[in-house]
Amino acid sequence: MSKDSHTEAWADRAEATLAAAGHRRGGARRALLELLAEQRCALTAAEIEDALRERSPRPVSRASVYRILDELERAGLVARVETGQAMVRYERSHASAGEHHHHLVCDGCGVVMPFADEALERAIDELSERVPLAVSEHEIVLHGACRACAS
Amino acid sequence: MSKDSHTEAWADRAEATLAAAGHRRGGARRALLELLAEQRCALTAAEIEDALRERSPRPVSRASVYRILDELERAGLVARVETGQAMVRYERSHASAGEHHHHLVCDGCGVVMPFADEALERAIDELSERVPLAVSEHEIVLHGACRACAS
DNA sequence: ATTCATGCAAAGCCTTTGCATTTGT
DNA sequence: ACAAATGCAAAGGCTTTGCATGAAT
Repeated sequence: MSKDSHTEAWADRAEATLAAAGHRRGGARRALLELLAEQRCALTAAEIEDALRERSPRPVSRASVYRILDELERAGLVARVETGQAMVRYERSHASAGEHHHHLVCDGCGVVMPFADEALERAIDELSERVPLAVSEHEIVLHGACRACAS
Repeated sequence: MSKDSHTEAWADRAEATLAAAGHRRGGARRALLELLAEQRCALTAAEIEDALRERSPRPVSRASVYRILDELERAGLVARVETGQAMVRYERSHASAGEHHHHLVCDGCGVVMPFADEALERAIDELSERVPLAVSEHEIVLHGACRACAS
């Protein structure tokens, strides 16, 4: 299965989920879904707006970017990622994308990279049992210097 | 050692650190340091401003709250905590407080609680070696429902 | 006496909302 | 036709900055 069909599959499923929830299909949302489908890591609202302006014949307004992201987030299709940078980031939710990862943030240049670690997930699962909270989500961010910034 | 002397010790050390860096001692910063010294978990800027208004004969202005927090953060005495809520939170940095913890956030009522787990820290330390980033910090947030909100 | 710390008010920036228009069903 | 989706512009809310005043060394 090619990368394109795999990512488009996510966009299709997301749109279908929303349609089932009584939403109509719109061009702005479709463009945003396809953009998110291609990403391997989280984007800010501004990055999304810029990317859509470059690729789309008719760009998506800022208000729609935020409204659509909010809608997708409430539907559990998109997750908000807090990296400690100025702006919030957004990416396909782990549940909807069938993938689970966390984030590395370079405090020098601001680049954000995904990573996954099974031992870490095990530790999270185990401690989740012993904590005074019915845990539903977890977010882990590692800060430091990327290779380019460290040298 | 009583809790008061322990927490005041942190405020004293923090002030001394800043003095050594060429800063003068001011009433607003002293009040903010003493407030942070007493906390067992992170506060928002608004919570800090309110707390200082209640206790202090002369409250601390909002601008000073933000300026002082920024100054303390750059000095490594205070750490910013992102809980996925509307506002950023601040607390004594782990390095300066000689303590290390992470956060549980109830998505129902917004309460924030600290927790610590050794196995989790081990997992973080180990994976930090294998990741394309010279890791200096990490932040972990567990979301879910607290006991009151779950029932 | 200097120079930093602080307060007040205004400005900034990201995000959200109101309203009119376009588009999907 | 009706209601949702979208664009534009204005409003909101948290945070930062400019400038004048007060305090520390």
